[in-house]
Amino acid sequence: MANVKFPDGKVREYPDGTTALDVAKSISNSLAAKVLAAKVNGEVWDATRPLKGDVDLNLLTWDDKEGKSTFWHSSAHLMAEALEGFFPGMKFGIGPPIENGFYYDVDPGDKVVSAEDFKKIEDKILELARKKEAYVRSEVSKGDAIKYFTEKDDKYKLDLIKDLQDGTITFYKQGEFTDLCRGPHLPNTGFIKAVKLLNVAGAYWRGDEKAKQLTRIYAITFPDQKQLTDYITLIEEAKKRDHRKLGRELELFTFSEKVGLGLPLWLPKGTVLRERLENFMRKNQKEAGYLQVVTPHIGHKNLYITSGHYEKYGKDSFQPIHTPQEGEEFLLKPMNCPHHCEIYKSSPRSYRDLPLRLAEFGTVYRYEQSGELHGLTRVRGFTQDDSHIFCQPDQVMDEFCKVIDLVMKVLKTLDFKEYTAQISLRDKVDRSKYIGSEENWEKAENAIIEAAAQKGLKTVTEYGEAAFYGPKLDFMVKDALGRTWQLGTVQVDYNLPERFELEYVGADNQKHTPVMIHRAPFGSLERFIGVLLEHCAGNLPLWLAPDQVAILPISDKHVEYAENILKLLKKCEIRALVDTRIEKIGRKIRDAEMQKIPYMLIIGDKEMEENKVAVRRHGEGDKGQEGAAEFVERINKEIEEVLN
RNA sequence: GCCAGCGUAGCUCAGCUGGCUAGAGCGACUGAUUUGUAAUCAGUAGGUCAGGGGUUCGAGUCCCUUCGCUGGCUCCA
Repeated sequence: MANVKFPDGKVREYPDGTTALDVAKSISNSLAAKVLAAKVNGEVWDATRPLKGDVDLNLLTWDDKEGKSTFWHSSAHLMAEALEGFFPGMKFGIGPPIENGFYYDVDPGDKVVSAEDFKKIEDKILELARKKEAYVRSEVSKGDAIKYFTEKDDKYKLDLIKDLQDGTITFYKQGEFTDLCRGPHLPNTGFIKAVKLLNVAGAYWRGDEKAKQLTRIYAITFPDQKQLTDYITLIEEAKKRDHRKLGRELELFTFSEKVGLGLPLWLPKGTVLRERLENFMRKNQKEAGYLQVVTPHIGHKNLYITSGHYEKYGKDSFQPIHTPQEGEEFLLKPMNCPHHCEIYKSSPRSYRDLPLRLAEFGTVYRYEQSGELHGLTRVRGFTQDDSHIFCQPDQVMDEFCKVIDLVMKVLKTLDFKEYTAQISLRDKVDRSKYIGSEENWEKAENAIIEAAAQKGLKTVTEYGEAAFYGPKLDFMVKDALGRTWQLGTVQVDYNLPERFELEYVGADNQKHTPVMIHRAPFGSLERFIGVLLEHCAGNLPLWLAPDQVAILPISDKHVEYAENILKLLKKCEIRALVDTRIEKIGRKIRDAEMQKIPYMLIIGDKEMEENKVAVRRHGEGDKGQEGAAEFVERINKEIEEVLN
């Protein structure tokens, strides 16, 4: 007999050899029908695998993250089986579950898998699913595993087996398809009721650019058709809030082939939006003791040799600009820090001057591979809300924490509730990518870890994500389609101050090297605006909207009064416009709604007589009449409440 | 950069397996309409079908190539 302990603490006895599925059945058949896998002593198992001894058992269903991944992992095997039917001799790489669905990397030989094949593959998957074939687990020796895949001539699986230890290798077989797999899997294929292949993409085997490129097929499955329909609707909704689409519709920015790829052109309305964000940051930085500076867009090659950028990225960046007479070389600046270091050096510094916080909305240019460019979120020219804080070593923690506060204020003000703070450290193995001493790196890494802990941030740690000169704390936010982007960033740097031979005179009258903190709460204005647009679906908050108020006179005779209201609003620094077209009011309202203008003021006879405005709020509708002065006061208050 | 797909008017899209002079809606422009909470009516202009080359009696449609866009991969100061 075996004691099974449930998550609620209850313990029940079962005979030896009982499976998780048996346990579920003993509770209720409806539960058993939903069980996809089980967590046994903290490890995810097949629900059909016999339990051994006393265990902690947690039955996993679609509502559990592990339940879903098991579901999708099993779906990947089923898709592989379907694919093999259509593409005999196809070789298989890996087929893992991901956040939304799963993929399988395959090598179709000289054939091509394209979206045209999706329908038949989907149909085949469902056909196979209906057979309710069991996923059968078997433990195999390394020798047998190699033998099987040698016969099948699948070099990718053999490559995987090579790194596995004998005695730990398992196969799973469903229907006619056997795969090397750790598991776990669904009891049978019948759970898979709906499937959609999403797209095909190239993917290098084992993520190595030099290795062969395989075909990655993305797909998603569900336990019922409705969930799939809902998912597709969700994707379509997400596409509507794509910032590239919104940028065009709201006339914020554009791109031109002639200007060059990845180089956004900001239209008047988009520029207003940028200015609002910049002013917001300026105000907060001024209060926090930052000093604004301006530096040029290019810098001498020697500057970047000193900083280390040239050696590290010289070949992979925009190539140098040569002066016609002197033969000097200048580079478009990829970062502002070298320039700021030179500002620091422009005058001798005392410990009394520190921390020195130099801030600049600095436009930088980075060469990105053409395939990487994406709307505003990945561009070749962008403006950072950059700053470099030069401080004494014992000021690092305090300064770092203040910066975290500023980043959090930005996220809070713009209503970003879901973000991740990522501690980006060096690669654990490959240290060749980084400059500076082991000692400095350790100091910097520890400073970040400690500051994040002190601020109570929820963090994830990623190795290999550090900048080449120092570790980072990156604030990651998702776009409409679930892609993660880095927005704000804070970095501790002991290296550049040494390279630039920065120093200050301490209280001890000795020379010391300052520590540098790089930080950009927005990250870049471009990416921030891109993600912000998707976050709010283009419904910008009142304080950021390029046009805050549209004044809509009902007919010609109301225009003069409307113009007076406009004057009043402009005097109060409210961004407003009058729609003087001879159109029905319904049309004017519709156009203003489509432009997502936060407030509309409808002006007709009634308003003129009573010296009022009829207020309509975007997305909400008619709010009734109000005096113009009261309206101004109210919306100014609305703005202040957000910004303070 | 790599793999796959896409590229028709300012925008969104029709144009079947090659066959008259390439269409529609929105937008723009002109005129009429003076209007009460999400589209007034009519007319006009607007296209080297991304660029180049080829196959064919004939190419928006088929092939090659360059550019751009999309989705991934790799990269990312």
